[in-house]
Amino acid sequence: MSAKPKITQEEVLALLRVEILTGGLQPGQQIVQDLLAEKFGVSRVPLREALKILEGEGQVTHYRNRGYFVAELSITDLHEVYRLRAILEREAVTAAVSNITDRDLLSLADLAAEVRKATTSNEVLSITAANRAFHFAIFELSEMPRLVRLLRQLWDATDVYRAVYFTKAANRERILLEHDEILDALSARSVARTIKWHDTHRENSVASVTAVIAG
Amino acid sequence: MSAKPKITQEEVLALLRVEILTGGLQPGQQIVQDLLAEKFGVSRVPLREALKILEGEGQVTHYRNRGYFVAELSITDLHEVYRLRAILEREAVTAAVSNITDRDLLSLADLAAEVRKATTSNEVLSITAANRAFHFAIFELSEMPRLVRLLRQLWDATDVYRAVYFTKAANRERILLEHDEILDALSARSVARTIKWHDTHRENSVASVTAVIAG
DNA sequence: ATCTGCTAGATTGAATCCAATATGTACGCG
DNA sequence: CGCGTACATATTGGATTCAATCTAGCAGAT
Repeated sequence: MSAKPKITQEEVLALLRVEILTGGLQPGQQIVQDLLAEKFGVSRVPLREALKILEGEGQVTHYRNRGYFVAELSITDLHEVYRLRAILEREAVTAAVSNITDRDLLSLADLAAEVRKATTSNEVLSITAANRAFHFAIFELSEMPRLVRLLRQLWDATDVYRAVYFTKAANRERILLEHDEILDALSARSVARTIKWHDTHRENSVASVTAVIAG
Repeated sequence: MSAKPKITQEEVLALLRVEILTGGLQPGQQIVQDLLAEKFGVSRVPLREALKILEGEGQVTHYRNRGYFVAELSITDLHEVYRLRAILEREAVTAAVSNITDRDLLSLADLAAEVRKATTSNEVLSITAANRAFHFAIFELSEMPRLVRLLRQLWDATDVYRAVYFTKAANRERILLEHDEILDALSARSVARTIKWHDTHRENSVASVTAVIAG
């Protein structure tokens, strides 16, 4: 750190997310505010506000006078998240299909290409980011902001574990194919096929992530 | 305020909710931190942490360096909330029916009685509280904590407007009947009927609330 | 007369400081 | 020797203080 490059709570929040995602903060671990605050070069106040946001998302849990802990995800938790995702994503893509324009399809193709490029880079962080961008671009087409918000929370909850999913080359291959299928289904304006491929996409993911947690 | 009766951020949060619910803070209004902090008898720090939670729930919105504003709900927003509630509550009650025990039915009956008692008291605040307790006791039976959390957020978003619903005596009468029907359907372990009555319950509510917002 | 630019006040955002609570260890007692 | 209790330390929670940003009002120029 050289000087003060203008740090704010939002950046602290972003830093925290990365820290959790990359395993710098592991599930179940206590978050010692002093240490993190110093590490980020800020005081504890903006850190705590960022933690409050994560608490709302269920990413961390707060115990009174005992502090914040990185949330752990049990197997049953995980299945609940994916079940809820299934329900809500079906709703989202259904609405998306009825709204989608040719212009949207083009930009989605771009985003899919970004994912492809990211997979070659081998950086897990950029792969997850690109993947998220692609899927949420679709969800956004539903024009249901609350729905998208809920989905974001559900995705966040499993981000830590899902990141592992992308470390396997075979999985990276597969999602590229599945993205193509999704694009295809969207172009055809087929709700059924779009839902179907989203479902398989998720099922592949949940299987891997379950293995991660169990192991 | 006499002395320091041990105030904390959670209590501040509760106070804020009441303030929003009762119209002390109206939709669209800016929240001046200094004023509220003094009103509650606390400093701005716990107030802001409470506001961060409400922001996560979408109850207030935050603009950088400009502060917090009570969220406004458009008609389309409202319909989205109720659509999402419909989807998620169906899921919740379906799971609830398969888990429910006779013991649960008894305590639900108690809660329904609480609602009945509250309606006679004519205090809108206690009616909404009792009503919530009843419905969420059912949702909790799903044993899907994430789902319950999402539902809580959705309920929170419309609490302000729904409170008006209870001011009309006719509505108060109706929800008591509907609660009985729901209890009946649950006793019979009938998923279909339970869902059906939840749906009508919501539809009556959304109609009223729409009128409130429009008017 | 209206619009632009500047200054003053108000309000938010972050850092520092102080109080309260929890954890861990050592000591004493049964 | 084991258990409970009391004290010491570390960590969180809240209050106060300081800095940065935004809003509003006024002056002056076009």
